[in-house]
Amino acid sequence: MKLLSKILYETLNNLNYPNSEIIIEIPKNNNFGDYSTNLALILSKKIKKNPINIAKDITNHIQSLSKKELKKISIAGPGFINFTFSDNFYYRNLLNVIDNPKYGKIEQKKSKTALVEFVSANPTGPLTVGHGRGAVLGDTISNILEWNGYEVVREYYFNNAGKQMRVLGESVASRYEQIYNKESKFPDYGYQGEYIKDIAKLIATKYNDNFLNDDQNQIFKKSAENFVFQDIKKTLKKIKIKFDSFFNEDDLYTSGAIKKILSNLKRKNIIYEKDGATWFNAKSINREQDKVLVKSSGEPTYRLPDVAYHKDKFNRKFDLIVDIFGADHSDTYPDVMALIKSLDCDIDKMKVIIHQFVTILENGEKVKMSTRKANFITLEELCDEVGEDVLRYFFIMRGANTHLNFDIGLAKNESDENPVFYLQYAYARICNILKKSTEFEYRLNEFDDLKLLSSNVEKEILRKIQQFPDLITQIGQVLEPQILANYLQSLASLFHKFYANNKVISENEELSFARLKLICGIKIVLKNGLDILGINAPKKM
RNA sequence: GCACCCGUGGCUCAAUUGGAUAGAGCUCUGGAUUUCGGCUCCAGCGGUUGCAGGUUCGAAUCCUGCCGGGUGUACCA
Repeated sequence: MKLLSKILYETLNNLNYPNSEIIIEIPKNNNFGDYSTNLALILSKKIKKNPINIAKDITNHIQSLSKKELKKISIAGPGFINFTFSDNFYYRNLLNVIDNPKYGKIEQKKSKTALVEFVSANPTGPLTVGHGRGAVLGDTISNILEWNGYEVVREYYFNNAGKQMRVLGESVASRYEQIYNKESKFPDYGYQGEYIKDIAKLIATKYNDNFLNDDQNQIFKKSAENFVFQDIKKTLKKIKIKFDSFFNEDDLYTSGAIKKILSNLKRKNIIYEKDGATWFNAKSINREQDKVLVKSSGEPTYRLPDVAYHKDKFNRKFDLIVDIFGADHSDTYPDVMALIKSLDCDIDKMKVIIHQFVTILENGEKVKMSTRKANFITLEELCDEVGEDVLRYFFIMRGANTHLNFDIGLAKNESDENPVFYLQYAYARICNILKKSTEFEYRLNEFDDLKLLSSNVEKEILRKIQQFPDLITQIGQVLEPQILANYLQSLASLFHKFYANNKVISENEELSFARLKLICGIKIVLKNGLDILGINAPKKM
């Protein structure tokens, strides 16, 4: 709430109160006004003065400014200051929304840049439901950053050289041999999914039995990688995710970045040699255990390229770096952060978002999953089952840090229990009314007096709409999309409530125009919110 | 064992990141609607926020200790 914080800052200045961070909130109870601040309570701690007296000083001063936007200021409870804005203020805001289809988007002259890394699954198999949560979170957070004036690079980091990929190649080779009835031992930890057989078949149709006695041939691994990556990209496309960049871990070796990191770490004295391996002295910075960076075999562990990769991100000079990981990484990223920091990177620029795992519920039963054993539901299957809108919404409607139950039955339910349909239905309804009103449209500009929007619901809607830009800013800072989902639900609910009790188009022309403007405003906000979530806003359902 | 995350009405979750009387939806009970889409709306039932302490004007939120669930804990990625 820029207007209010400006007024408050001025007031602090004029009254010679110490500068303080100003926190403006929307009270839960709307008897307390449109906005409130605990400023007096915070100041009272700092200057040891009764908060009520401070609040009185502040309100007296603001009243003396006689701002026409403010209707009412009051002091409540232990020293909260509550503000109510004039109806006119909200009417003007609505007119502004209608003129500005990108209402809520922050346009910056000089845009900041952000890198968001997500999914980053190695090409060993189809994306799972767990990847899906990270994928949708990452894409939605990217959208939110774009709405906050960032230029965003969506990046996918992968490794096609490790042990897992070797096992993948061996699994394919074995299936290939089985096609020709050759005695073939399937690797102990091999990938058992059907897609391995599909890849083997592809090789067989293309090259026949050319590689039958050559199970070490790179063709197996290469084909598998291509096949799986195609599949992953296809799935991502289905859920409307597009990456700007794919970063191959291998490049860090060929470019010499790994070696450079190692020598820098050595110079900083934070690694040491023991038993032929290179260790990170993690205990010295209060981590649980020292960790191996280079094995005695000379092969680095995954931590080292991770550090090199993040160093590379910092070298690319982004203003903000966001990592999105599943809970299985929660133990490893602090090491990477610590190492990065020791290499003089400003880790305040980096935000790590850890999401908990997804539990799929079908008929109330948990579905257990493992990629290697292949008894999983793939992300693509889930998407085909419930549709991309529902899929995306379900993955972000809960905070990343909670364990998510994905109830397939509920997701497929096209009724009131399903929050996606509730939202889209509100949008479709508005579009339908606007369609009916086309004969009014060309005269819409004749009326810009909105004073007939005077009922409680209408005013609540006006306030809700006014809050949208602040909401975008807030989410841009905390990076928690479920806040937007909740907001849209409550806006949709207000609209449905309004709709049930009021006719938009009636004989009263002036009222009709005012209400048409109101629903135009709702429509724009719903559309923008849905766009950020990557969900369709259908005109018809 | 240790580390991280979670615990909120019967169920699934919110709670503006420390704010005022803890809110929604589902279920259940009872109502509305010849209307611009009945995929909608209204009312009621339902709570000692896992338990016990502590911090302060103020705690679901922060600290400590238990209890219960999840994840991780390799010279695997």
